[in-house]
Amino acid sequence: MLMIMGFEKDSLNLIVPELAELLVKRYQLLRKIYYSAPIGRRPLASYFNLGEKILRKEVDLLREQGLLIVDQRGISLTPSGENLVTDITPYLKSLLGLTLLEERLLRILKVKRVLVIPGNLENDEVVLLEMGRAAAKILRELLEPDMILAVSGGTSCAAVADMLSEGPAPHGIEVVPARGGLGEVVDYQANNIAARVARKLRARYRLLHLPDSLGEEALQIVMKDEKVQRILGMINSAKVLLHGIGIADEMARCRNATPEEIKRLVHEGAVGEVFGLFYNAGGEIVGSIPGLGLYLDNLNKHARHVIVVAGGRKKAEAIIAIVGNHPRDLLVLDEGAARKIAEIAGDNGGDKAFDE
Amino acid sequence: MLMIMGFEKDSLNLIVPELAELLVKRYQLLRKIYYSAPIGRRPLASYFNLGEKILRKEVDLLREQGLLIVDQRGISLTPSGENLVTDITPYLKSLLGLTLLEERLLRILKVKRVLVIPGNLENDEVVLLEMGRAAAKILRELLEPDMILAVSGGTSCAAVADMLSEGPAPHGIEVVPARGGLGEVVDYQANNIAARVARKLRARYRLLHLPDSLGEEALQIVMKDEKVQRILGMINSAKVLLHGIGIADEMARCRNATPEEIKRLVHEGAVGEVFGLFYNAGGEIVGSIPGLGLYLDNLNKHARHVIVVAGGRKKAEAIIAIVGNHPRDLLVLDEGAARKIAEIAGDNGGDKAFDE
DNA sequence: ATAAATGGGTCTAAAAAAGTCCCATCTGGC
DNA sequence: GCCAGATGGGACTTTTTTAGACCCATTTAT
Repeated sequence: MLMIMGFEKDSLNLIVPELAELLVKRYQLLRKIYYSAPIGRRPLASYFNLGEKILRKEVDLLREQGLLIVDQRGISLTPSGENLVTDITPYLKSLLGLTLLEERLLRILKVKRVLVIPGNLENDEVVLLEMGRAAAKILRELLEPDMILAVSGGTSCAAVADMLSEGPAPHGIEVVPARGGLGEVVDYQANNIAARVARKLRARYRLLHLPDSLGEEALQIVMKDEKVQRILGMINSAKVLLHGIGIADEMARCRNATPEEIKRLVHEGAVGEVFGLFYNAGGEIVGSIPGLGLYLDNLNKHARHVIVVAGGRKKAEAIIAIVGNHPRDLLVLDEGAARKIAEIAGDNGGDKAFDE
Repeated sequence: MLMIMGFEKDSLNLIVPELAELLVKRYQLLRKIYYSAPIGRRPLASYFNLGEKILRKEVDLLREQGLLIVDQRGISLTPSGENLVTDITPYLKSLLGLTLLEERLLRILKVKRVLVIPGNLENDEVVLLEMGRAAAKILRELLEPDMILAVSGGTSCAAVADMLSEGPAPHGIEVVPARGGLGEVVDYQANNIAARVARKLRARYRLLHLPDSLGEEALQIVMKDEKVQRILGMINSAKVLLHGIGIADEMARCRNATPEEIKRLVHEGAVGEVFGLFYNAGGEIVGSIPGLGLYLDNLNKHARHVIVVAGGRKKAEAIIAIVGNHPRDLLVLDEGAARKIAEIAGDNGGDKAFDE
């Protein structure tokens, strides 16, 4: 049974304006439970900053609908609840105007495909997992035998690694980190993520040990090492690239850059960072992690598929700078970043936001 | 923008179960205002048996949505409100399962096309007008030059006449009453309806003066009259038939049938009546208005289009008896009758009912 | 001109919602 | 096999929302 949807989105919102709010609230709830089941009533309430009773009412309603079960261990989704949370997603996206937003971003940015995940990563950490799941699913579909897959660090790529389904991939795939060890939490380092992705894919992986703390000369020496050279070569010939996007000043501060280096980056208008390279709003490289130089500059030329995962309103400028000026194949972002990008581009849809 | 609807109907109902109730309530409200504008707050409240405040809340909400305007004369629909009430109808029908119900009735009955109007005629008189409007619209599309259109009496056909749009129809059309004057209110007599339909179509019409109160012999004499004979001939050669359906015992009691005649009809199992002919559940003619005999028996053979309009749960059996055994081209009924028919046929969808 | 109907405002009563606690029970770690 | 901690369910109170019943100034149709 097929029906034209477009007009009903608006019509339904007109005649039942509370629909969007109700739908979004319960969708968020189901989605959170999906990722955290079994979870107690109180942790759930505090997660959404809701009163205990108000959440209980929702849970009772959804339980009566057969969407979730609640037992002594906590609240979990029933099978039909799990089906629903995926089934309803395209409708929700249409209702919230995210489908239109995706089309808008296709025009604004230089990207072949866009996926906007409902919600705001800054308010709802489940959104990050959803982004990871979406990117991971597409990543798997891209894999072919003997491909080299280069991954960057950061929370976004970590989420992709976490949500990647376990199971064998085509033969001969190798996963490499696109950068050496950074001064971050180990879970978000490129090395670690490469290893996790490889484990999920049952593929090989290489590690690149280039701590940022190394001095310029030491770095030059290490980079002449045969092993390091081979991995650098692999990175540059990677067929699939998966990377997040950093906010320039955050990254510069996080990595031990000198104060004058930071000052210079600011002066040059750096807004975004990828693989240790800093970009200004025009998409030009205006700096890099000390010592590494621009050895990654020609990554895009060899890569066949470039996947970007990034979320949060504050990353909008960085996304525009990078994805707006350099062609990418897939961009997975959250609603927060997507709306902000559309706002900046002066092309916002005026739709109501999903998040509070 | 196209989307698959089927599953969303159920999915939306699952995750936002209050949607159906809200939608139906406001749809009913808009529909009533559409037909009664401008109408005051108090008459509206009493029409729906609602408290004054509770209705005011709904009206305020719909006003804020820009669907209706309220001024000193009362409440009316805005243009977008009028558009909405028609735009949302197919969605509402799908949500309530009426689209499925229509398909089910196609299988149960011998009819080419079915239209189920949301609501129950017995609780909401606006439903009758909606039925009339739907039938009238299709009737107009069927008209061709020099056609003879025969109409029956009753409230349903009267509604069709009322809702028929005013404007010229193809040339040479003639409207005739399918039966003589009955002992009913003048507005519901076939003669009167034929005249009103003709006026709307700017077509010619003939009247047939055969009061039921006439005795058997007098009737026989009148029927030999040349004029009467010609009209009877026209009726029998009508290309388009529009008729309602009567409930057997109501009709028998209403028309002055003798007690023994009523007894005989009951004994024969008469359940439905059309054009003065009584049908049992098997669709066989078991009686007729005295004197007229079966002169209309072969109506169907000449008619090219037969339209039936009938509503109300209590007419379900009659509809089954007649439309279930004699081929019709179009059946316009209300949700009440449609659901009852499906129940009787043991094939009910189990959907929630539109009406309270 | 006038009488009836209109929407809007207000006061009050009732009901529903939400916050806050407690408790029996079960789970999971050890 | 035990114990600490978390689980959902229930009960009570406070708050908020809702709904009912008026009255009133204005306007409209007669």
